[in-house]
Amino acid sequence: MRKALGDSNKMKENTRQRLIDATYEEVYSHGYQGAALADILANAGVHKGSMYHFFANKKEMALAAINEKIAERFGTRYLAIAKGDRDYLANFFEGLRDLNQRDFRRGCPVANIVQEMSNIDEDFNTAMKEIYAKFRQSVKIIFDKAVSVGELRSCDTAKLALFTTSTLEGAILSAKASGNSQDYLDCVECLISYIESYKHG
Amino acid sequence: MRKALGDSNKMKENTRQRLIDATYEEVYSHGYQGAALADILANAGVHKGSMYHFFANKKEMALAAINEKIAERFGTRYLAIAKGDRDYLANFFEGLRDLNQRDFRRGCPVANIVQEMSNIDEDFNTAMKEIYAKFRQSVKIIFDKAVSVGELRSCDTAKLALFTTSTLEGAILSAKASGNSQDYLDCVECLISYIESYKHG
DNA sequence: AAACGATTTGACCAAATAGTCAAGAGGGTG
DNA sequence: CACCCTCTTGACTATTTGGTCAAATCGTTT
Repeated sequence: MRKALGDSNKMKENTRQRLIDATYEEVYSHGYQGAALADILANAGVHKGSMYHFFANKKEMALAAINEKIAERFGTRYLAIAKGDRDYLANFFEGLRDLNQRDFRRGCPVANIVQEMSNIDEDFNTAMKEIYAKFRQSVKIIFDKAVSVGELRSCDTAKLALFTTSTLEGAILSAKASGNSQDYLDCVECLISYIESYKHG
Repeated sequence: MRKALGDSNKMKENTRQRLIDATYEEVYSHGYQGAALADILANAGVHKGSMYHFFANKKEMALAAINEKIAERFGTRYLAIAKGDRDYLANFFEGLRDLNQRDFRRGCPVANIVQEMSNIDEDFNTAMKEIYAKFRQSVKIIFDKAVSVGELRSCDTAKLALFTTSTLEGAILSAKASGNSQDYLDCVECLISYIESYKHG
């Protein structure tokens, strides 16, 4: 029966998805090395043997979680702006200023894993390099669009995107270090005024 | 005998210092959670019981290492510039551009620990908050001096220092993520041009 | 030289860790 | 109904982890 098959697949996907979600949360909160498999399983409500049916080991599961959850996140957040047909900069700035999109206690999921794992494990290094490059690329696309509609003057948007993403990551870090989200906002305003210096031309 | 007493203290300090050094290196390379006590002891050439004579536990030793080694580092690097009597900005920029002062593979020791530990452990959170605040403060002092000798126009140096340190941390992160130190240099040039926009006035 | 405190040694321990596995449940298909 | 494949269960293991401790060592003081 089609319906029964569908349910079966849904259950399977459900278990796998619960593992992915719980792994992402645990890694985001405690880092990869600090993530306890037992806690992930408890939070997902999945038994150990079941987990090893879906993933070869902790590392593979974590990499899957990172790729799927972060790709999902960035896919919606930044690409949506580039999909529009104007107000690229304004929409981008609005997103930067929106504190609801940020969790300063835990910081940026990407930055956390880059800092912890890039120099420790080659597979993590590769994965994070890709994700971070995609982040920069999607910001560059926003700037390119902004140039194309005259919101920015023609400039090296790749470098501008690099500077923007770097500063953004630094701003989140500062707020995490100080425990003060105002630090993030102050940085963002400086960043925006820098970007706006490319407006007229 | 004075001499013998001196030697004894030196030996004691030697053991403790070797532990501090090895702990700092291990934590810098693998993070706190990834730092294996056994490796630290092996690298320091110190036995376990001996270590527990000097430190209550792994955490206390790591906190001591972080405080002593990073305080030492920042004490020399940034305070030295403020101690001079001119060319504050030029000296600061020169330091930023000097790649020899950076290890992009491992990133910034401060940022690494903030990212890993600030939301996990209250003692680490407190320690890193202090260190990061000192970092910002020492950069602010450089800018204040620059204002006082007319290298910068009068402005909110606290915010400028916040933006500068944040962007710097973000630049180091970007280079760590991409494995390309040029990314750091590009960010630094953007940052410098931003700071220089406060020159005339 | 005896006594003392500070340091070192290395064996030992309990807890936690990731990972294994054999047995079974459950639904889909012949 | 019996077979099969996917998925689940939970006990088990091997290893590593941070931490303990009693005995020995060493220099200093009396």
